[in-house]
Amino acid sequence: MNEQNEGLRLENQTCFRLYAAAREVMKSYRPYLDAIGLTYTQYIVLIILWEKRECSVKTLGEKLYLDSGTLTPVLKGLEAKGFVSRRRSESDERVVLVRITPQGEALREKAAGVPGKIAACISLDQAEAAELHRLLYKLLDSFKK
Amino acid sequence: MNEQNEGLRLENQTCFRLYAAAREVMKSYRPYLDAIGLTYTQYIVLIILWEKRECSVKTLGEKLYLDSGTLTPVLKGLEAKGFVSRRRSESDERVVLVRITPQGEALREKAAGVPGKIAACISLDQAEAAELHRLLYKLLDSFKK
DNA sequence: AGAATTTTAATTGTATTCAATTTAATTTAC
DNA sequence: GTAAATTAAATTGAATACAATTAAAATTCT
Repeated sequence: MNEQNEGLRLENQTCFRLYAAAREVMKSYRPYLDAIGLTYTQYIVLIILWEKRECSVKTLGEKLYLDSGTLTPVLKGLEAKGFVSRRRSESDERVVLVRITPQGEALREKAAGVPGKIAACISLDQAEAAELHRLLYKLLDSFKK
Repeated sequence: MNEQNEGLRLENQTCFRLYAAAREVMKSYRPYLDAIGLTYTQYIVLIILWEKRECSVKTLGEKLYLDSGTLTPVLKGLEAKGFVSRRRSESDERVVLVRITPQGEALREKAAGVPGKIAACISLDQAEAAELHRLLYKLLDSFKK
């Protein structure tokens, strides 16, 4: 098999492993997020809002690497459940500000145990997890803008 | 901020970086795959078939970490484009065998340059890429079965 | 000021992804 | 040998993702 075809083998494709690993990890979230009535996308939106309280759709998108095409329906879902409110900014009517509600704030405690449970599912030791964290940061950073 | 909340911060979540990095990398495939008329999912199915020529849906699913709910429509799409054929196994009628066609085989040459182009987009050096490859293998492996 | 450009969300359409169910075929147990 | 259990795909339904377009508001340029 020549070099060209060697690159086309699945075992050699880090991108494929990234894609597959990401989906497997997402799947492992489901039981814990189901228990608190959230999808993964809703969960990461709330992670931002638990810290920042209020945030524009644009800023959410930058932090989560998602666009309004994905976020708008997710935010509507969170609003329908009463976990966030949405309103136009007074100073710039183009901007929609998303704010955590008291009910959304209350979810924070229930979610606090999730990261630990996921970490327990993952087979990497501390040093490996830290290195993966660093490598993914470097990879992600290169895609910014 | 206490330890519980520290775990809930986005910057500390390797899972989020994995999820975001995987999507960014997938996006970088698009121009190259668009040029040969494939989606990423179709592309990875063909990667298997370029090597194995014929494969059951079940085996494809095990290799790609996908189930028939995802694969069936993708395989129908590839069949509609003439890149694969599908038939029931004679020895076990439950099994659907997917086979590469000559047109599908012909795509292999066009796809041969894709991995190199993606690698060029990625900001990791050789050693880092190898380490990421290894860590993702370990992570993925722990989800098998 | 007023036109052209840019920015921000929402909308639309396509393709995934996955859980849950269904159907048909095969294997296992009794 | 047949009923029960298992297996492999397909189907259905919900939730993402993302490109492309649209609409409204703000900014820039002259």
